[in-house]
Amino acid sequence: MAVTIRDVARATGVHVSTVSRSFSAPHLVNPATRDRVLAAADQLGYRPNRAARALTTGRTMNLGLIVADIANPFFPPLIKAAQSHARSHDYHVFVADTDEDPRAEEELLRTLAKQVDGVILCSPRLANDQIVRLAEDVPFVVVNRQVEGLPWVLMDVAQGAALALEHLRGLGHRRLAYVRGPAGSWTSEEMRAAAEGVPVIGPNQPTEQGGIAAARAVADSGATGVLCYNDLVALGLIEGLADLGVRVPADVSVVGVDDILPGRLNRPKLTTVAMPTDAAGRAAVDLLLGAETGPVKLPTALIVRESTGEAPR
Amino acid sequence: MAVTIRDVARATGVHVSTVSRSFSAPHLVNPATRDRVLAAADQLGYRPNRAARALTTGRTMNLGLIVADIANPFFPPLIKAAQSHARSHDYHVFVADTDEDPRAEEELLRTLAKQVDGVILCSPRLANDQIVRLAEDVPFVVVNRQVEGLPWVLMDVAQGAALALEHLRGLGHRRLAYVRGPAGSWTSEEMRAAAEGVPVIGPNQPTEQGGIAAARAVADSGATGVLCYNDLVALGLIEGLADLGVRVPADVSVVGVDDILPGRLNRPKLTTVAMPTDAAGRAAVDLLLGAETGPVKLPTALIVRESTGEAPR
DNA sequence: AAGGTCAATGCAACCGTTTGCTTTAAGGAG
DNA sequence: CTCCTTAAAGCAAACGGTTGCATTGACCTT
Repeated sequence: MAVTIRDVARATGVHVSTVSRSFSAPHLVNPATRDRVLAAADQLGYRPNRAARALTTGRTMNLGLIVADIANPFFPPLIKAAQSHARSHDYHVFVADTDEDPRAEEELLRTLAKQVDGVILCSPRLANDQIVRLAEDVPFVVVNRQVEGLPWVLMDVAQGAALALEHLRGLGHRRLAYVRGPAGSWTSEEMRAAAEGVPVIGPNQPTEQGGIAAARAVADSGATGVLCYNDLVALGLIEGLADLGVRVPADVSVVGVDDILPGRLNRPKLTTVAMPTDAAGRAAVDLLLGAETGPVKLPTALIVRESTGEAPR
Repeated sequence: MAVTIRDVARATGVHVSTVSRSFSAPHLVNPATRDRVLAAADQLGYRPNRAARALTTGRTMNLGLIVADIANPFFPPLIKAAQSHARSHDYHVFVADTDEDPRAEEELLRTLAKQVDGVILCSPRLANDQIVRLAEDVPFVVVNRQVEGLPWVLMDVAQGAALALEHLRGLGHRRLAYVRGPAGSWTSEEMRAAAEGVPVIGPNQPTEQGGIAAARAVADSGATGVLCYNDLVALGLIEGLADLGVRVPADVSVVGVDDILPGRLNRPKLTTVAMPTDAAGRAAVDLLLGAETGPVKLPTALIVRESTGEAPR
């Protein structure tokens, strides 16, 4: 049915191995011959069969990318960057979604392990030791978590948190608060550590609802400068504060994290810590492909918009 | 290195073919034998090698999913649904991004064609006849476009547009307008056809900028009920109208399409036509896997929020 | 008791490429 | 002119499964 290496060999009058080498080891074949082979291949529309190639070489030229939730707006830019970068190296990318379920994550890793040359695991929900164990089966890069013994790519949220707090202090805020994320979130712990001495409110769901629910506690705390676990929480919080008659940024300044919203969509536009998702996607691929080694820590950036302002006097 | 079917055969004391059949044709092997095989396989951690299987059967158990832009918030829910549904049938999904470039789309299709059992092509940028030609190489499902001779999945945006206009008319609006999308957009044409007799404004970029740019024309038109090509345009329009001193919904009611925004993020919350992206993703997979036949047209739903209200008197 | 059926399993070819080894022939050294 | 080296190409064995066909018994039938 499909055009194989044999068809090309027949058309050119050479042996299949010569055709094979014309593609995968060009220096081993006479330039003139190679040109004839390539011309015939092109003319017949030959495309090497990746499955067959994978069988002999053991390399599939595929990567796996596992995220907790594809629809979470934080991930698509990362997926896009990773996919595009991988493709430029002739790799295809399987994208899989665990639905935030650690068991699904594990099963997925097991299934994928033998079918790909490497896996990018984003914001894993699995415990560290489990990850390390699974990493025996296949090269691994972890994004958004530091795992001993594995290469990882980190977006430096601690530094981002520090930036945000500095920004708030610079605006004269003296009473700060950190509205944290869910229990067990590695990122939330990082931020908390960076916000040393700042009162913590929560744990909270990493959603708008979580932010709304935290509004009362924030208002009661008397804080005027608030850092939130992520943008969704920040938006919920602003919403909840509004319901309590607290204005943002006049009464309270709020900073989010992730920059998942196109700037103009919301009122007030959110001051937030932008994550280098594109760079992270590319770095993860580079790590898998061996173009880079060792862990990567990428800087975040504070984007000041309208949800932060001078502290009220 | 890896555990193969032969290892399992040796461990069980049967021939490889029996092991193979224990997995792919269980009814052909004695239940007792099969149990022993399965137990040994499980114990050894055997996972069938998909590349090898693909080589003999010609089925890769992979699907390709091609979208114009992964980061466009319209797509991730569809990707998620398709991926999840495919996985429940033991298929893996390559996700690829064309960056809105028809040439990239074509090359991608060519490359992917031989490596997958089917391709889902979302909102293609390629011309119809090109698509039909490429479809000779691999089963194909087109989402968001009607292509003669190919199975397609459509989200019935025409019906959604009708719903929206009906809603506006029901609120007493007599002067309507349709803020259309870019030239050449199939979807935009569908909506325009559904909005027969309604003045058209544009073409416009399918972005917030496009909406902002259209504000003046909308205000000048005297329309009080406006249907927009998508949510981004609607948001831009609201923004642009605000700058002109026109209030939404007090002076003008605005309806978007896509429902890409979590409900509460924006003010006013947008009335919009929600697209059945999940269903579309699943349907596309079903079509490829033969679980369903013929074209699928999925209903859309109007979600009334705060950007529409009674016509001003 | 002989012949037939059928379930269960074994056998071996095949899928499309890669790759270590062998063969061929041409060119250079002595 | 013979021998050696080497570039180029051919040969054939993998890779890990699947599957049509052959073999083997056990169980029926009559």
